[in-house]
Amino acid sequence: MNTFKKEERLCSKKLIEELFHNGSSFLLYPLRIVWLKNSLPIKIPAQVVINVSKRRFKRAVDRNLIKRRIRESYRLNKSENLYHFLNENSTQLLLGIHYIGKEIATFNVIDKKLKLVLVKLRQNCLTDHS
RNA sequence: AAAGCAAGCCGUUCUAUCGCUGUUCAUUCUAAAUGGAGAGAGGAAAGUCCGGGCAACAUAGAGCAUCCUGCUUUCUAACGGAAAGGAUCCGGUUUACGGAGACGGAAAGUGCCACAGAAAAAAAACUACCUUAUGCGUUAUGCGAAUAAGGAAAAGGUGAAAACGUGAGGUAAGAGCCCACGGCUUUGAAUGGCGACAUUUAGAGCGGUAAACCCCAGGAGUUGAAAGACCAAAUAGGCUAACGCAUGUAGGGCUGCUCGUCCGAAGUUAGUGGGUAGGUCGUUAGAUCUCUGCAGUAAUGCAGAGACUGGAUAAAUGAUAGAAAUUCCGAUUUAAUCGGGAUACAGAACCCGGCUUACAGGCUUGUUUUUAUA
Repeated sequence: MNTFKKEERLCSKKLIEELFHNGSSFLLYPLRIVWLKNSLPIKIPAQVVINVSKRRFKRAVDRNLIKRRIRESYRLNKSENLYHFLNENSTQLLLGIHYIGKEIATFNVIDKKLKLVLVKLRQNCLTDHS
């Protein structure tokens, strides 16, 4: 159901480079999203990479905590809010999520924001398509 | 009992739902998927400060430079770590005992010693002191002050430190100049100790600073798992063979042109070396941990028995909800109840041994003080 397997994560160096060079982005505090339509080698609607900068959070524990919260929220929301839509339009996405807040947000805040992000992402995809 | 100090140990738990990374078993035709079972961060995983394993490269031998270490003995794979001891300094009831640390050499040489002070090191004379000379005052072979030359570190005050301290002698005044006692350094001898060193004795001597250069003794090849080993798609290009083309063709170079001469395809198929993305190994069973016995003051060693799958790689070990535990605050206040908080420091990245630093709260042992009781 709400799985989050390795195929759904963005691991390839090449694709990551392509995403950050050519992708378009928008800001929805405390998240910054980079996205790019692309054809993937496997049958997965989207691959995602989550990033928390070392400059903002010096301790590894804090970075891990934020990453885990974002990942968990993405895992719970993706199939309902994103995969369904992508499958209908038969597109594949590369997705980068940066955390740019200065303090560690609670799960509730992150979850709410990520839902808004996915909604906005769908709108952007549609306008880009047309 | 409370508080302080020191050492050692522990460092939240359970349930539900949804996930993540390995392992193993079963099922389906391999691939993969599904299901079951079981495992999954630390005392510091941190800082990356020492040491070692491991790996690659380098390497005749010796020396210089550079860097590191620096009381002794022992332990250890090794260490800048540890244990036991020695000397020094500090505290103390000056016995006992406790604490501290870059603890070789200042008698190889060079340098430096702020401010203050006369002077900070082969000495030096500001005040005061002593002698001599000069002229002056006074009744005066004396006394007094002045000037000049010399003596003198004894007195003054300065300083972190003032030429070893105290006393007696000595002298014009003085000085380890001489003597007695004492302190320290160093050399020789004797005794004790594996040794650092201690005690006794004889001689020589007497500012500090080596975290200044330096001297002495010992040590160090360089780079780190992004080390290194292996497999290897697609695309492009390389090589080989066959077909194809050719009595060496199309085409190109030399030339102003011709002749001549030199080079010589494209394409198709098959094979192949290197190598990129990517993947596998390295990579987790080890100087391992626990218990017992023996040896040793101890660090530690030896013997026996038992135990043990974290292994990620844009980087797993989680999220949410509820309950419990510990503790703090407030209220009602005998106990207890209710409400509200807090639960630290911190996340493996090849692996070990140390060191250092961070840390809510709790436990144990020792010790000191205070109070209460006997």
